[in-house]
Amino acid sequence: MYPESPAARGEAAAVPLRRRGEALESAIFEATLHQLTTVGYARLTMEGVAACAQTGKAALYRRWPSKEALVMDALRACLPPARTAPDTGSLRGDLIELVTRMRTAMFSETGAAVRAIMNELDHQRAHAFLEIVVARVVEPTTRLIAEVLARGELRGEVRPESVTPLVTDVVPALMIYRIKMGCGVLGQPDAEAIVDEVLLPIVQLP
Amino acid sequence: MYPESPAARGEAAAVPLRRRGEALESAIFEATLHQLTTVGYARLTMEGVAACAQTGKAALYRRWPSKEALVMDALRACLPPARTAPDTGSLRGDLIELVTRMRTAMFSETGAAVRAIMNELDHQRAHAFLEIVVARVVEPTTRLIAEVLARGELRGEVRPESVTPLVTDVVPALMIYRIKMGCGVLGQPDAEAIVDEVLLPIVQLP
DNA sequence: TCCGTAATGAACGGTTGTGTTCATAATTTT
DNA sequence: AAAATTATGAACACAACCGTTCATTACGGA
Repeated sequence: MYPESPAARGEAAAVPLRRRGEALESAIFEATLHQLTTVGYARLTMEGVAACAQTGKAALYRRWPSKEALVMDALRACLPPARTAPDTGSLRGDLIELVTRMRTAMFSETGAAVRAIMNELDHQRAHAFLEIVVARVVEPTTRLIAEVLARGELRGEVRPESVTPLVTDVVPALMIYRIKMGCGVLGQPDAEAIVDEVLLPIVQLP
Repeated sequence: MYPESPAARGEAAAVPLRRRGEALESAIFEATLHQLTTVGYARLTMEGVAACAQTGKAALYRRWPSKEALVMDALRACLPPARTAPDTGSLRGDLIELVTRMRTAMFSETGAAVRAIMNELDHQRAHAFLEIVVARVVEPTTRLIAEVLARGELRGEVRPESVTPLVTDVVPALMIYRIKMGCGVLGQPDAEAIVDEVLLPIVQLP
């Protein structure tokens, strides 16, 4: 059915026909993120997730009482842990490394699912996700940017009063906007352009 | 029913009980924008728009074959015409006036509906709206910003190589992001902060 | 091997929404 | 005034989905 048959894999050991426990939950979480990305939270259905995970609705309802609970657990399980700020020796180097990482994260499957959720935060039905998005995505991002800028300040490269909440929002905002406007991967500015055209002019000492 | 009765308005002239033609279409467009804002495009239904406009589905289907066609016509009808760039005599003044206007537009009913559509451009079902959003919202905005910056350049206030497509995207991107993150009206940066903290440092000559 | 547990696929009653049709009534045009 | 047009509200068959239940089967552990 879903795992390959023993014959197909050429293995002597018996391979289970059914997933159970954590293996099934992983598949369900993966299907959940995929559905978030393709149809959004508004149109995500338990039936759709079950079909995508190649299981039955009953297996979902045994674990989660609602679509919201399922999506919340899927996000919790798949969001990456906090990262440390890069330290390349120069402000520009740090910023380019950081923006490159942000870019990679945004184009990952988890990143795409998070963007889908963020698109719906304006609506009542997705409001419950604001907290997790802020705590696990927005604030860690802001913190990393602020950390890099603080180190740059110690090196005498950053204008102290330039680091405001507005400024630390600029890069994620810009990247999300460009993705949304349909620029695609090829149309995305590279990390160097973002740093050199936007961020450095704002923060660096003349 | 929906228009007030003659007695309620104290008028001698007979007031129609039913809206027809353009009056009905205006009501339907208004209901459409309202539904976009409250439930989003994904969950907008013909039935919901009809109920909100206090009319019947048949009146909608007589005019529009689908939800997409209705929403497209509603946007076309309600998007404001192009504006001219402000000219206050200084770069900073122009930018503040422009950002103030953008802010007003974003918090208008039409603006909220456009933001709702923009949130869904990542998804296949709303992809048809990319063109109108770019042509009637994004490009006019970008053009105004570029115009103000060009005038600033003539005045010797703007660093010529600073005006890039990335830079002209910064302000709308930032405003949309802040709204989405639930800052609400009170948490929005005022136009002066956006101009002084973000845009001017990028573009102005030292 | 046996037993308890969990997965599977199907079915169910109920709700919501689609696109259509229709009888009636309101309104405009002739 | 009569005819034509359009709005209104209701109803319809169908599809999709919800949340639940169930019989059967697979699987892990004792």
